[in-house]
Amino acid sequence: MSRDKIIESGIQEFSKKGYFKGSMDTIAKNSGVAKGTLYYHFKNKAQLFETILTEGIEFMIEEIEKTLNDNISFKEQIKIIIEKNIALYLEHQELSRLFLNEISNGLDEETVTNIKKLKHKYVSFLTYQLKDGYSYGLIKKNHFELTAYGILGYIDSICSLYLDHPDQYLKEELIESVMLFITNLIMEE
Amino acid sequence: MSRDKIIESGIQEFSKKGYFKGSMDTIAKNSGVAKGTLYYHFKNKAQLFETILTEGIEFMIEEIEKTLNDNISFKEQIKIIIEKNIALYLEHQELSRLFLNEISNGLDEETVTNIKKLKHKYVSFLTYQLKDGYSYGLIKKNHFELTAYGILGYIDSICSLYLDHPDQYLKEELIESVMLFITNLIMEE
Amino acid sequence: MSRDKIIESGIQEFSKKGYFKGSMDTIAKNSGVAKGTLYYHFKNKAQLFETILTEGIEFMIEEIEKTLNDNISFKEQIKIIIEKNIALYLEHQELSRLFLNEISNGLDEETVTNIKKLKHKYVSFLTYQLKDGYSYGLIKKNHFELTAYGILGYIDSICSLYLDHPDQYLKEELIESVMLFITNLIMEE
Amino acid sequence: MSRDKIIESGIQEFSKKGYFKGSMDTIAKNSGVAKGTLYYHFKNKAQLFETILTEGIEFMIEEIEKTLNDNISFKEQIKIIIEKNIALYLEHQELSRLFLNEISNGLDEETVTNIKKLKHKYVSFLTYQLKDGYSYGLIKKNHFELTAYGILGYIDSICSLYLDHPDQYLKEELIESVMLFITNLIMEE
DNA sequence: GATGAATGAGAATTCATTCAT
DNA sequence: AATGAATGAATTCTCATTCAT
Repeated sequence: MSRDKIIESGIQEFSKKGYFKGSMDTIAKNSGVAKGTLYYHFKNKAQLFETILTEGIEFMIEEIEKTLNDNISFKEQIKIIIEKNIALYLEHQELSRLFLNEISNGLDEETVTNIKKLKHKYVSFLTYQLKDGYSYGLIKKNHFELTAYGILGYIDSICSLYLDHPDQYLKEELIESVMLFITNLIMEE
Repeated sequence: MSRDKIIESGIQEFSKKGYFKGSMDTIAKNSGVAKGTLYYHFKNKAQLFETILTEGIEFMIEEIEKTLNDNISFKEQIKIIIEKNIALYLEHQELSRLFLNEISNGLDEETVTNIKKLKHKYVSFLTYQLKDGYSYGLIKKNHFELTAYGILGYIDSICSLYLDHPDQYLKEELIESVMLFITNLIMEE
Repeated sequence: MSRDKIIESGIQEFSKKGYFKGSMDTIAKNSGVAKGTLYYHFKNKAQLFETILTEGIEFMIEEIEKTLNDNISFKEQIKIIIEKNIALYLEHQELSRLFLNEISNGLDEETVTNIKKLKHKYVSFLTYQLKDGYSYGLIKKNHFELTAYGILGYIDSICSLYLDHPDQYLKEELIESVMLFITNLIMEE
Repeated sequence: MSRDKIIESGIQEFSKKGYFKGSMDTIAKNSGVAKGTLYYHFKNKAQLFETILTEGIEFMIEEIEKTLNDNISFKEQIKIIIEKNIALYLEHQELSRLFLNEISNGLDEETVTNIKKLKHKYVSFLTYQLKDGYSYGLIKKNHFELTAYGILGYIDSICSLYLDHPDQYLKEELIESVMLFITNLIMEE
């Protein structure tokens, strides 16, 4: 269907060129539909972008939810979440970069607000895990939300480095690097 | 002098609107010079942007170097660096956002390469501190460069959050949050 | 149709002002379309120019082909070609000037190459006639291609003079002038 | 001296890029003087261009006058003039192309008029030779001025071809080609 | 004689968006 | 649902020219 093909091309285009440099023309061309069709399905560029982000993030959240498992230790749980996060970032670099980098600049208020809400929704998932761990006495007290945002920033930053120099690091080292930090939070039992 | 006024307006404009949405016209207008003057001093938009980043980062590196002090413990040293980093980020948000967010998308190769080099220069400063700490047996072995990039990503992320909701957090909490993370690296003596 | 109106205005503009001084703005204005429409139909200025030249030359070649007639003597044949050439030059001065004057300077390689190919195509038509005449023993041996280019240069030059001082010469004198030269090539039978 | 260096660079620049694409900036740079200096010596771009042409043509006319020699036959005389013309064209291609190609388009009236006068002055030299030859009964009656312009057009055209494909022709062939044409004018004695 | 920082009008080009079909 | 020709405001960049020193 047209709509799906547009979204597919949109992901490719926006992640390769960014929101501003990404062109509706190219998206139309690559999805094999006429330019007008883009505007049949989406009000404008910003809305197409938002749609891509929204659907993408929802997909990511679902993906992470699948990894959750009550029968393993908190430390394992966190590790699996980190792993999945990194895996998703590396697999869907484009989407992740779009999502994690503040694109607040230059976009209209409404779009920015919506994107921030999305980000919050995604982070709150991790925040919730941390709070949960604390409530069960599994981790030290900390500023949960701050920590969650920070961890995502950490992951973003090292994955980005990895993608620039894929031969200098191993994926395992990325996970290790994050875990080395987080374990400090884990209560010794 | 014209050049300085242009750089000043450039920082304002690029940090408010981002590289792509930032307009040379507006920069000219706000610096009170004619459009042509921009191109007298800078080859093109990308070069003006690069200049702003370069001079900004060099200023930041100098600022951080000033805080170094041999007579204090490693932990104190790291804390001061973190503090200074956060302070610089918050004071020069515009510049920091420009610098830390990957703008790789859509910029020409050369500019991207130069910006990456700048980032590396900045990060390598922290990398060096970590290596040094390790060589003196003060911190655990870790992937120094990865860690350095990660910490900056962490700082970037939480400062960004703070700036969006300045009333929900205290600056001290930002520092604490990073330190809580890092202390795990510090060897217990 | 837009495309045709643009080409029409393009011919006017480029022949009045030349390629570099000719302005896309003016072409748009005179063809009654919006500026963007120019770029909808043509990639850029060079391509519009090339199109005008290509279509123009093709028209000219067709026109000359129409004049060919197997049932007349070689000398008559050549004369008719010369006449037609001069007539076309004078009728479509604009196009001819554009085409014959080397505009090699300052245009990008690709465009220059294409224009040279066009010129070659046009000249090769005359070259072919000369070779044919020689193979039938009708004209003296000569460097056919050189001669063909030369004759066109001759025609270009005298037509140009005529257009500057239309009252000082008669069209017949132009034809005579060229023929006086060419008859030397014709074998006396 | 500044003035001379400017003219030298001007010739290079204008012949490489043409009048419109040739830039005052580049001329200044290559002559090692400041931009303002150009305007100290020449009123504007057009006047610098005109000066270059004027001085260049005067040089060429002088060069050709040197070759004249009363003691040789008319045919030899013409041949020497042709040779010298071709030699000058090939040696000073840049200047010749500038001079021979109508650049009437886009230049202001005054400049165009002056360039046409220059061209006339140059051609009239050849016109005079033809008239002289006729008055001595050495050549057939013809439209002397038209012929003179035509011959120059012929030379221009074949030299241009030669310069594009220097390996396909010999300089001697160029001369031959013109002479084959002209000999028809020469009276058999 | 010479400089070079500054100018500003004008150029080509881009691109999200519209709308009649 | 879909098209694609057409738009026009906005953008970057060029360059001959000026003028205070």
